[in-house]
Amino acid sequence: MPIKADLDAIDWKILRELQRDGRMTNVELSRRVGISAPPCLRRVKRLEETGIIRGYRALLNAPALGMDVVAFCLIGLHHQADAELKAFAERTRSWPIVRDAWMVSGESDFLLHCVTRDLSTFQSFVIEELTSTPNVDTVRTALTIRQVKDEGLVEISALNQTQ
Amino acid sequence: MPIKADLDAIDWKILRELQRDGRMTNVELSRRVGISAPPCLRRVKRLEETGIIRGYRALLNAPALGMDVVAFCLIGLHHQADAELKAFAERTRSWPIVRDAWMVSGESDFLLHCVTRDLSTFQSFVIEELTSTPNVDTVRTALTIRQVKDEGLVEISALNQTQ
DNA sequence: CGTGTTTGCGAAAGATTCTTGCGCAGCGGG
DNA sequence: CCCGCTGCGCAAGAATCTTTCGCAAACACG
Repeated sequence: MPIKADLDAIDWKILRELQRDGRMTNVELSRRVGISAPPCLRRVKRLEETGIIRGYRALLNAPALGMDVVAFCLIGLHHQADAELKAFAERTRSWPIVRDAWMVSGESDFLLHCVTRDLSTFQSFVIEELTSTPNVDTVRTALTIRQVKDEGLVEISALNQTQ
Repeated sequence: MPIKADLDAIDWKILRELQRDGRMTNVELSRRVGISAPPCLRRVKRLEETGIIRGYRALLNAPALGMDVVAFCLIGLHHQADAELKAFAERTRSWPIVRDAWMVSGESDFLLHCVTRDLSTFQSFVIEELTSTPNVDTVRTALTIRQVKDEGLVEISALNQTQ
């Protein structure tokens, strides 16, 4: 899976542009990276097929859609055997409130990124779902005030583009 | 900003589809939501112009691009006056390692989502940048083992689509 | 009830983009 | 030197995008 594909400067430019605007037309993309459309499309498809581009996603405005609460939950389990970790991971997938989740090492075992309509919905989730889930030991929550940075997942620097 | 736009069932379907595949053609999208292409395109543009769709982004495979470490940092500051919060928020934007960041309430003041090439790069960042930043009190880190869930930001349920 | 307004759908057509096939140039190995 | 490999770009047909326009349904109002 972690295939360190060898990408040239043009590939890095493509990734940077598509990370900023994933719906750009191939013609526009080809102009920005400095090649013609057909080889540009071939490169994009290759990046998609090799899994370097995992997909494309529209970014939505949660408050405008009536989702006013974004919060993170740090979960500590009583037992961290493989079966228990998998069981909790599976459970996170069944909670629509949890938008993405990570298994982590450190003081906690899981980090949950939650989005809900309002505070009482979130509180109900924590009390009635999270803390009452078997094997859950500690639940620490952090309500977000606002997002202060939002770049794509991967940094694409001038260094990458020229090496 | 939090304009609770009134969306009908078709709008919700559009949001769901574009959150799953933001690069879908308008013709394909119109087929999936059950209307013809022109009104579908008008709806998408309206969603973009009203800010409900904030943009589109390619999702990249970080390990395949040589970024093997994903971690979260919980930052506590000594002083939480408005000026200090803004100063730290601004500083997070200058760190390329920090991909997105949230101001939070709870035990910590900021949550940082970090992606680096390797562990030593991350450790250097924590020691040489984070802990040595003025006004930083506590730094707790959580190294991710793996992502166990990755949906879009907003839940789009059957309930939304029919109301 | 009738009329005017508003709203949104869908057909049609031209412009743009996508996609494929093919020829050509640069490069490294035999 | 020649050959195979790789990747670019031109060209052409297919698909899509985008605008324009007519139409029908919903609604307000007299």
